[in-house]
Amino acid sequence: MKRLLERIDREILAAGGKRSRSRAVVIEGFFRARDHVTIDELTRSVRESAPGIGAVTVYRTLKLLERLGYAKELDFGEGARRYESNLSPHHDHLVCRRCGTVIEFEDREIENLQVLVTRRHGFHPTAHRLEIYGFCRKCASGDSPERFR
Amino acid sequence: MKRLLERIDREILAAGGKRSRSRAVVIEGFFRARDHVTIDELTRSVRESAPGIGAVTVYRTLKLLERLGYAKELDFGEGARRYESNLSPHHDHLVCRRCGTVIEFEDREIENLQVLVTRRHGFHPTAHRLEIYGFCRKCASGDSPERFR
DNA sequence: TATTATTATGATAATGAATTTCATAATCAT
DNA sequence: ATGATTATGAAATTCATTATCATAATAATA
Ligand SMILES: [Zn+2]
Ligand SMILES: [Zn+2]
Ligand SMILES: [Zn+2]
Ligand SMILES: [Zn+2]
Repeated sequence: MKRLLERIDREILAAGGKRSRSRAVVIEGFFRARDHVTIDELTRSVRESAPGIGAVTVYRTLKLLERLGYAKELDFGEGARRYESNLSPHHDHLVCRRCGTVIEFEDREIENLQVLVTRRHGFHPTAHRLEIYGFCRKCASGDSPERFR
Repeated sequence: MKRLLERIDREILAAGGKRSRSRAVVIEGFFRARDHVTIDELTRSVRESAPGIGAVTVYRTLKLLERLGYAKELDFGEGARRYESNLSPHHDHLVCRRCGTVIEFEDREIENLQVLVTRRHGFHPTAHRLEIYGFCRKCASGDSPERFR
């Protein structure tokens, strides 16, 4: 974690940016948070230890992390975007519509078939999003959900 | 088309709704329009023949069509949603980031693999979205785009 | 260290899509 | 026709996100 933060710091400096306490707090908070957080969730969490931090700084910092390749923007159709760290390899998502649980999966076969599809249409892919919505095991079985989103 | 409009009319009546001229114009305009339209695009198009129609009515009518199963809401991450008629079988989308062209495709193999993935996680799928973003043949080859979005 | 230039912050305002409100109009059943 | 109900459209509201801007923090320079 320390190494990561230092590396990001160096990249920001190299790009003409300056160090800032607020930003450091947000970045550390982001990597500590559970993945797939909204700006609002992250802002609240970060404010517990640093109450002065404005939501705008959280917005800006996540955009910055995205530009640097450390964060990915997600949209599960909830109105607000979510962000996840971009350190682990590519994956897609199963999203529970009841409790909000997000399960990550990776399927090489699906990825390969996507490439074939684009090839058939002379299309040059740069990114894709695959989300499967429904109910997780718990919610489908009738157990009460742990939380709502 | 006439048959379709009458069928929808009957379903609206059966559900306790009433006929309305504005709504009929919007519905017909929607099915005539090229697919994947935004509310704004559809509103403009519909207003050419019926200038008085409010954008709110277009919003409401598309939500209604969606509830009745005749329209699908799409989101290509452009800020505004798009809608397509839900008469043709399920398909997914290739979206050109340069000219906005949308290519529809259907791949049974990918669909099957998705089911297997959810099964592995005890997840009960109800819907999914798969979009591949990139550049269409024309845009990738350097030809000038036909239109921007 | 003092000075200067540049970048970052955070409160507030602005934006824009989507929804809600509400008075009026249209439609349907009696 | 009458009354009840639903639909309309203008305007207001909501909400996430972005822009503005005066101030603060940081880094480079003297
Ligand atoms: Zn669940
Ligand atoms: Zn993820
Ligand atoms: Zn194109
Ligand atoms: Zn389509």
